[in-house]
Amino acid sequence: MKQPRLDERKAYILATVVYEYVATAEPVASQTLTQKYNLGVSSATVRNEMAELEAAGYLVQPHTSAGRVPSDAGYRTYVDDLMQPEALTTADRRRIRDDFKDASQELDEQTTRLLGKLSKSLAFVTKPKSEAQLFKHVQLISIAPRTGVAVVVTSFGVSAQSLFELNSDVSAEDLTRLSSALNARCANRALRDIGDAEVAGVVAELGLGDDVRGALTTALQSARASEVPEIAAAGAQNLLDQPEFADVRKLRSILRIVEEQRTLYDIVADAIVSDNPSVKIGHELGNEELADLSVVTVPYRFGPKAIGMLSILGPRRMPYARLLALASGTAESLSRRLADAEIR
Amino acid sequence: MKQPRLDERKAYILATVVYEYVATAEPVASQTLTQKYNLGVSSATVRNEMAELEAAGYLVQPHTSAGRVPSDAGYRTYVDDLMQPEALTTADRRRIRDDFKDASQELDEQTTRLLGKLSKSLAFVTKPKSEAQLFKHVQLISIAPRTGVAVVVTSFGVSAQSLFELNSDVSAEDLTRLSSALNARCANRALRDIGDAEVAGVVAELGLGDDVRGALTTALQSARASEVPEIAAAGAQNLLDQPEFADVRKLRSILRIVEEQRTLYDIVADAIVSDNPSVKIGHELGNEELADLSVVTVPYRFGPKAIGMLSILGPRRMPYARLLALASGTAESLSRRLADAEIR
DNA sequence: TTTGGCACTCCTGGCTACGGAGTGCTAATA
DNA sequence: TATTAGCACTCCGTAGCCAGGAGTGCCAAA
Repeated sequence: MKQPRLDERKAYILATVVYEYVATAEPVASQTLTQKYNLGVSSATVRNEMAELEAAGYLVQPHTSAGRVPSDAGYRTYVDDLMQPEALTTADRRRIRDDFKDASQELDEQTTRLLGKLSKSLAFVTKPKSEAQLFKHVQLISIAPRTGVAVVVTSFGVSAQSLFELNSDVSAEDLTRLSSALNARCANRALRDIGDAEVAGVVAELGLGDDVRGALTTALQSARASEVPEIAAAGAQNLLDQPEFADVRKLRSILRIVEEQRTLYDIVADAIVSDNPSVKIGHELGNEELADLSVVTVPYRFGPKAIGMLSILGPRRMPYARLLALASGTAESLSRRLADAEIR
Repeated sequence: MKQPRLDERKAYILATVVYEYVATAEPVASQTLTQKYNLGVSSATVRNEMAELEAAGYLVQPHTSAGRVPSDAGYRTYVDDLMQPEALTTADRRRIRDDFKDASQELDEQTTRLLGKLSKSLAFVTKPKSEAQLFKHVQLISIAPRTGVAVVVTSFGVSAQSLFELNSDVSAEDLTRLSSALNARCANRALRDIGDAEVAGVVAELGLGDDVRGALTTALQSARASEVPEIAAAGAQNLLDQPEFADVRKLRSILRIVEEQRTLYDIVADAIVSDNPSVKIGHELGNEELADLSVVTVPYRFGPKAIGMLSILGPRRMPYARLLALASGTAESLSRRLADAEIR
């Protein structure tokens, strides 16, 4: 902190500059402030104040004879100290409710699309972390001689299925007995805790072959999601409406990063640990290519535990309060929905 | 056809203009042609020929003192009559083979990403049409009292699973008997032919309740894909490298259309019917917003039947022969892969 | 039918001029 | 000491202009 605290007028001016710049995308002039917001002082006074805010690092001037624009630090204090939290509009609330009403297999993707539309920005959602899943049931289904399908059910629902082929004939009854034995032993344990040892034990107990064990192991492995969860994204075209993307090159780096996923995950990773809404502004994203963007991230839960994130990526000049409200509201609905659908 | 047939020299000039323009993105001048390709005539002669080609509708001039650019008709005759079919490069061939080596649940999405990368354009792939799927197996799995999961297996593999809850207790044995009965009656029939009547018959036979019937019906319904198959897309950011997208607005309409899916499907719909590779150029796409784009589409098969499409969308100025080779090669690998994975 | 030559058109980039927007500073004022 | 009116100054954006260049169309000759 360069300055322990902003006096009230400076704080108001900073907040107003952010507000106005978010609305217009034009550098904010001292006169604009005195005209549109009743400061009770002249534009000259505002100019002095703005010069001090710039010296303190909260504002920057694109060029000598231009108005002021918030810096990363300016946005940061706006978000932390100055802005009024917003509530969801009733229209948005209804929109979210309606969207969650019609169920779907791919809840995460549907949520991403919804958030993209509501925010008019690029939305992305991490799929549920596997650690939170409880193993519920496995079923080996014989489809044809020496061919079968393994289905794994977790507390989130069916989380994996895989085809397998065997080198020897195994009766449908044996497959059923194997399923039952594993279910009896492992039901309701954390999915991540069920390793090859459990499988091997059960298979050996029933005197079945290695190929059966392999099939089962593969099925459980694909049920445990990869360490970097998949990320669904939607709404990239919304960014094109923003003047900051008049230059195509900006967009290219973003699309590349979205396709890569890894960088996106790094951005939200610490928010999922802290289990709190997070706002990252410009350089805070730790990536030069994303330096004039911001990301709002809100966790969603399964029971008490945060298991994934809803994020909105847009120009740094974004309506933070509104987007936080949107993401929070959507995350809440998603969490409730997951809880309702839980397999107990 | 304005002209029954182009004489050899005109054809060569047209082909060269297309080739050169695809390579450079600059209008092609008469002198460029005489210098880079040995026509054996002077630039003045070429100018005369080009003027005639323009009068016949094969070329257009962006402005008076500029070189020539192919028109839709120019590209069309190039694609139909003039261009040399290309074979896959060994590098591309290896790339495709390697990519199909490591299996994946979402074969269609992986294929889309591969094609996007190879073509450096936007690739999209329609998911397999449901009509071609044969019903193989259904399994009702009891997970908890009054709760279960229904899994439907078709010749493509597991194609749907759905959670169900019952109002009355039904024993696990009854669920198994029900599964077996339906399997016995319907195995290897076309999925689309298995309607509510079959389900109702089997349920009644075993004396089970309406809620069981409902669960089963729902599961089968979600196995039958919707009439407009889902379309996976990848590689939009590749388009940004093309000079025709220096203007951001172009890109916006494309991204919107990709998100909508419906328009994309209309574009490939007739190709899937004719079961042949198809090239649509500019206005042939039937959409003003796409007028300076082209789409190359190739069907992929399951057995003898075309069940879906691989498409590449890019600027009209695209390397048609190369993209056709890429799409065909990828489609072939995908078809082979589907055949190998078939459940018989 | 082909071709060299040449005038003509249009695009492009660089240069200058100019009006407008907004600031910083100074000096006067409360 | 804080505020403010006034004014000079800086920089941007746009328009206009000019020169250079690219490429054509056409004519007349081979």
